[in-house]
Amino acid sequence: MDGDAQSGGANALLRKLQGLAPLSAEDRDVLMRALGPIRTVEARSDIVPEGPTPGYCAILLDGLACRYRTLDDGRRQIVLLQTPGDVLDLPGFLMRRLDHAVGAISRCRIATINHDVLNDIVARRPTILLALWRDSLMEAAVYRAWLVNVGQRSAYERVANLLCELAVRLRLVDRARADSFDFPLTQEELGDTLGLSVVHVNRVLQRLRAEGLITLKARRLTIHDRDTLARAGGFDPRYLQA
Amino acid sequence: MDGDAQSGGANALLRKLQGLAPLSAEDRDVLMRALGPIRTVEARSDIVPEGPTPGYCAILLDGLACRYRTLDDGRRQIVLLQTPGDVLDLPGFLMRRLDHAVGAISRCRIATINHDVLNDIVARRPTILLALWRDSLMEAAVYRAWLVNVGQRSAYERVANLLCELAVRLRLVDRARADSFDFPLTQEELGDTLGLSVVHVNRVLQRLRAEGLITLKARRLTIHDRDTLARAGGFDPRYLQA
DNA sequence: CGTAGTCTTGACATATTTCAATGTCAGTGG
DNA sequence: CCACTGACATTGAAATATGTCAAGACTACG
Repeated sequence: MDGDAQSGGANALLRKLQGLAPLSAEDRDVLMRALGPIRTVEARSDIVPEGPTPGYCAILLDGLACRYRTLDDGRRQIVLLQTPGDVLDLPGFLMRRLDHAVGAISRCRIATINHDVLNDIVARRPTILLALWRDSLMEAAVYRAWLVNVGQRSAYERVANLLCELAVRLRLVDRARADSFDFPLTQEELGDTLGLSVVHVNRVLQRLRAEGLITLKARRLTIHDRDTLARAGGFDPRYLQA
Repeated sequence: MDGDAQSGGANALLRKLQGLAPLSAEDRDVLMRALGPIRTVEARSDIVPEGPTPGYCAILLDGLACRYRTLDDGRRQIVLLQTPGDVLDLPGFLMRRLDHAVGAISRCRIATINHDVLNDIVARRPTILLALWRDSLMEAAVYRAWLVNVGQRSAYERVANLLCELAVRLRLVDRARADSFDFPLTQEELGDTLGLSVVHVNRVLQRLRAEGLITLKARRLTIHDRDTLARAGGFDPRYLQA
């Protein structure tokens, strides 16, 4: 425990849900009061394990997290990156078990909300329910975009595309200046999200740097030419809009 | 128009939703009466176009359909296969625009339900809403599984995995005998769903045949050794269970 | 100052794609 | 009834993107 939900990050949740359905003042109030104590999770550790679900949901207030699945032989696929405001295990609220784990990429601040509290909210506050349902559908849209990325695009395109998506999503929750943001992902993690080897990710990044499209240094990414990068990755941000 | 919702296929919808939440007799009744007239769509034509959403949802009663996205240069990714009982454009009900199109793989029977009717149902029948929300989450689970498949597995594993998934999903809606079912997918379409070239899909299928794992002839697939195929594809069906 | 994690580089191996030709089969129209 | 057509499947050879292996360099941190 190291803070309470009123501080900074919780607004990311409100902001996000508000973009998905018109929350009333009371809706917002109910949500804020439902949030439990906040904990901090270190980078590279698990936030939610795979398997049977615990009795609460975790909400990311600050930091970068990911959903991932590991195969028996050690191969790993990161299937989604999560930004502040995301509910990390909404599936766990409605389904019996989770088919993947959620891990912290950077140090993360996490709030929780008990399932029974959430149940209550969802029963009484249709607008909040609508926002959460829509959120599930937005997440699905990101999965589809990633499937297109990994299934059809070259390594170079994939990396470019992912960087564009991250930039947009982080801007949406105020975690990015115009074209520069913290980038805690290891090249290995990038490979795991794009279905590429570390070595190849490295070479692609070099190329993007050589072309003057990006700077990536000391865990901070700057995009120098947004349009060119978007074209390079065939990135079309419309799927990120409600 | 060529039938009414009472005939065969509509039960696939009920069966499916019933597996996701305990529908009452009245729930089921409300649903059945909400379904509009049925139309048939020819194989290889679009059921729902990409872009702004129409005022209704399409429900697949019979046949095989897919969500797909086409890139400017013609590359195409099929991001989901849909089986009878699936709502083909639930996202269209809650979101302004669709980021992908829905097409028919085989000839399909489609029922529709108007958005305002659905709105009404969802407002009055919390169990139905729950089932639909869960359905969205199940769909997301399939996306994740596919992402793992395309991102981490070899061509051979991918094909094996997909065949296993299809078998399970078709059995769930009674469209497959124990290990044999109609398989209307072209090798090109298989490639588009797995991120592989037609030629390579062909070679992998040959291999699966040579190994005695499957027979695929005249648009019908038979799986001879379920366990071995599942092992070959690293297939774990748990993500398909509610 | 050493250590561990990460990044970078080069050489080499290989899975998969591309290209292009051929084969098969069902349907169609003369 | 047969020839023709178009969609789909199959095959081989060559090209290439990406992976693997292995070593060295950087950086952060204790």
